[in-house]
Amino acid sequence: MVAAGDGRAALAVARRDKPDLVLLDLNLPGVDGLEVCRTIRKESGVPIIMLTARGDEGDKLIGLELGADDYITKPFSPREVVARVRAVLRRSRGEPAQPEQLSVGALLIDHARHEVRCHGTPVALTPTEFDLLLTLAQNQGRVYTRLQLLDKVQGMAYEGYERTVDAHIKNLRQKLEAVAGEGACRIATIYGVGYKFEPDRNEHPDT
Amino acid sequence: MVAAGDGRAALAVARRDKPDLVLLDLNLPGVDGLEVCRTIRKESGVPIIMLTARGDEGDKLIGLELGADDYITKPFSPREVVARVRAVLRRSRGEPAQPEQLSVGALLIDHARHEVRCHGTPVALTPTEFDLLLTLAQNQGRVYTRLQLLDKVQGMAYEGYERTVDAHIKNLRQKLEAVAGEGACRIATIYGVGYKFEPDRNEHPDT
DNA sequence: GAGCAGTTTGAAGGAATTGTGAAGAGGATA
DNA sequence: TATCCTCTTCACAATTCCTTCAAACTGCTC
Repeated sequence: MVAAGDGRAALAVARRDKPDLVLLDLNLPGVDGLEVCRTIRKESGVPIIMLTARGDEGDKLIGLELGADDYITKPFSPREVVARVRAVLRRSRGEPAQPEQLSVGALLIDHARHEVRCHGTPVALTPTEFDLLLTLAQNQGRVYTRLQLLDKVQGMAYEGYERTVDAHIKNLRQKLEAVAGEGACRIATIYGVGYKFEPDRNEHPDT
Repeated sequence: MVAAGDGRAALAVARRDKPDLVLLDLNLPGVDGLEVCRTIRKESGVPIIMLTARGDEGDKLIGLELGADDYITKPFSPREVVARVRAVLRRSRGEPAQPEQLSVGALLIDHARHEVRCHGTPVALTPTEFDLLLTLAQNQGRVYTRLQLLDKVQGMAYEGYERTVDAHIKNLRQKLEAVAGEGACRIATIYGVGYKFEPDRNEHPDT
């Protein structure tokens, strides 16, 4: 593990040490944090987690668009940082492009059968809902903006009402909770950003 | 896939492209077909299927002795060719041979007899309907798109009206329900995706 | 707590997909 | 050749799904 005090140093270190993951503070002095993010992403596929002061909503959005894998808002607990890092690393390492089956929590998403089960009970989903759930679940913990989700589900260059996603998310939550029980749906709303699939809450105490 | 107009060309192509399978017409101009067969077999273990005019029993014997893997007599239907090619490829890849009979629920699909029974009652199906049912039933629960089904049934990259499948599925359902009773047909529609054979309820969903 | 921005929700029209019956083309059979 | 059977295609009906909107609600900042 290495640390860099400003943007320029961070870039140099990233280039030299080829880290497994980059924890990027957006308030770095010197080069702008977003610029660092963009540059690193241009040069490698290393996972990036952004740290940002509360309220930099714009930065969050831009950061995610630039390819950051997750972001954490100050103030954050060390525990939370560790959990996020773990999740991102796990994601970046394994998992072939599209496993036949994806098992997350009580959910079992079977791509070949185009079927979703919760605790073994089948949940009837529409094509869009299925794709949405698959996208979110494949990258637990990762936040997707509405546009990203639209792209994933509708296929690129979609030009439509961004809020359409909301409607699908609503239906998805409704259907899942009808089977799994109230509050069992782990699709979380990230205010001002988008949606994400809540990872297992083994670690998530103080904030 | 490549084609060659005469024996000499066939040999050249076979050497260069290392095909997965050779369909060899014995009536090729130029080099004698049997000679081509012998030469190819000497040089590689690629599966060979021979096509021949009716009645050349002598050729048939010689061909098989020379190492041809199968033998098809003219006139033949595209369907038959596809089926034989599939069988030979499957064999050459070491996949298990297809079971003679497939029993799913009340259905008994007899591959050898090309016959389907429901609760013991024979169901008269057309070749296409039979292939469709077989394909779906062989992989219970798995969803097939219309294109996949067309490929499986018609062979090759079929370019036609995708919804032809719908018509066959309709007829298939009709015939099966006429025997098994209303709602007994387990061919399910997956909206926006395709069709699948509904697995038994008491079976485990995993595969 | 007020004000603002973002989100949830229910309803409804429109779009897309599938079911169905019928007609024609082509091939096999007698 | 006449007839039968099968496959394909088409048009329209039936069904399901998607998008959009407005109103109610929630979270965030000051």
